[in-house]
Amino acid sequence: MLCYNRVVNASRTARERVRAELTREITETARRHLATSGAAGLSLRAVARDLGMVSSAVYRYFPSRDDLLTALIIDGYNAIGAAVEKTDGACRRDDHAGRWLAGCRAIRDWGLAHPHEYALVYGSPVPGYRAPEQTIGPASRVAGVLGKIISDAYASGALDPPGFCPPVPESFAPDASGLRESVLAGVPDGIAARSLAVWASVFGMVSFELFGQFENVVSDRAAFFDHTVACLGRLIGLPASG
Amino acid sequence: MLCYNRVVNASRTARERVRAELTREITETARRHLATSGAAGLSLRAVARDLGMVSSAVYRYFPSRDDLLTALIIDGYNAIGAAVEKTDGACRRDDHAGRWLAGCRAIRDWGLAHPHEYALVYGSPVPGYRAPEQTIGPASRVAGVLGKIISDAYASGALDPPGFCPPVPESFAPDASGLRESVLAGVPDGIAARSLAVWASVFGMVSFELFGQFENVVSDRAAFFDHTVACLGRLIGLPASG
DNA sequence: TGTACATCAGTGAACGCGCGTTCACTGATGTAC
DNA sequence: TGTACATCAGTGAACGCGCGTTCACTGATGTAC
Repeated sequence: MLCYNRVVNASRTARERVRAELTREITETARRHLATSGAAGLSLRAVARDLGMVSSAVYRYFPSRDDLLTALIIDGYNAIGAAVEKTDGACRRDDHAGRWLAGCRAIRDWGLAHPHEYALVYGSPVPGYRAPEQTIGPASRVAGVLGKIISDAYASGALDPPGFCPPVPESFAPDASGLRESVLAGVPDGIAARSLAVWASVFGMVSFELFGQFENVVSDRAAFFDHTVACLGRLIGLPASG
Repeated sequence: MLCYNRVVNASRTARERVRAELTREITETARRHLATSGAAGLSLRAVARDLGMVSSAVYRYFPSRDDLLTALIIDGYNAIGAAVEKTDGACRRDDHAGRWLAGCRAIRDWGLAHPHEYALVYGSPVPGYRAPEQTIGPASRVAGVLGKIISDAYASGALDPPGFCPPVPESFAPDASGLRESVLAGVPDGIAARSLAVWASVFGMVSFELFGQFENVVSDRAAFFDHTVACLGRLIGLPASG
């Protein structure tokens, strides 16, 4: 009986393995197509052609073009999330400034290496496409890492924020509570607000670089990014890097 | 002879007025279409259909789809530039903090009012489209206003930047020179670097809001934006608003 | 182990649609004398 | 002011293309007894 079940499971996973492999090949090909056609122009038929399949065969794997897009978005969030997590994991836990710089660099590096996937997840939304709820989890991985760095620093008393910011608006209180429950455990409202601002700023920097706004304006973008990230870190109260 | 010329000019401008009017109607319709189809999906035929023209007639006004896109991009930059300029113009010249807040709000307000045009100019680039040089001038109008606010504040001695930022990387020196010649007259390297960072941060905030990253995270986005802009202003050394 | 049946992947044709761009053309409007 | 001519806007048909999705089908692979 046990042996019998094992046979059943083995063959089932054999079939499923082939299926998983082809699913992976489809998303991988679609990812490559993002570079030339963009998300809006992503074509099921073109992907199928590239794989030597007939277009209708793709429907065995993804019920529609939008589901393929969803898979790409989830993959994208997971990829950048994993990259940032891995980078942070390699840092000394108590070197908060170092973790902050490394984490932000990991965001930029991933963006530079995968500009079209970056645009897919952090760029303008695809018209007519509405991201389903499944994307929320993967989408918050990067914020999770940055938030952990900040809350770790706060918990260990290493945070020394400048006093020059105006008081946080009252309407932000519930948002701050939500953030404490998710990615910024134990952090006061003022730090939570600034963390959020700085989080948006870091992605603003990367987006401006990738989307061409720094053309003819900033030449050594890596050095400028590091400098900006250090300034933004000081704004939350992180110590100088070293 | 003079009279004759006047007749010629009058009739020429009559014809040209009709032409200008239809050109305007085409771009206006195309602008509306951005909302439903996005830049990548913008269709000359659909625009023509909406105007009751045959599709080939549009070619009398724009030699190709990409030229229509270029017109929309230039219009977009000019529209947001004019909005920010107008807002700044209504402020007391020496109220630098007030001008800063008002200018940033104008950016956000315009983005909220014209999300698809905002995405066209500040979002992910359209695949296969390369913006021509004509877009550079209009693109820098907003930066011009923000830069003027900062350089005015610096010139009047109203700038008191915090000392906690690391030294600016040497490689930034030529960029700072360039900025002084265009939008940040007379400002030292350190302020120029921070201005650029803050400029990207402000757009990062607006983009995150418009592109959905603040969904379920920030509820009162206007108040949060004001607070962030104030913090960023302090980072360049602008006084507290009042 | 062998056999009848069920599941599933992939095929190929079709539906109905939209796209950018070209081209020879018709009329209307403007120009030159 | 009138007339011959040139310019220009708009037409309608066509070219050649690609798209998402459906559907009845063929074979191969896996399942149950």
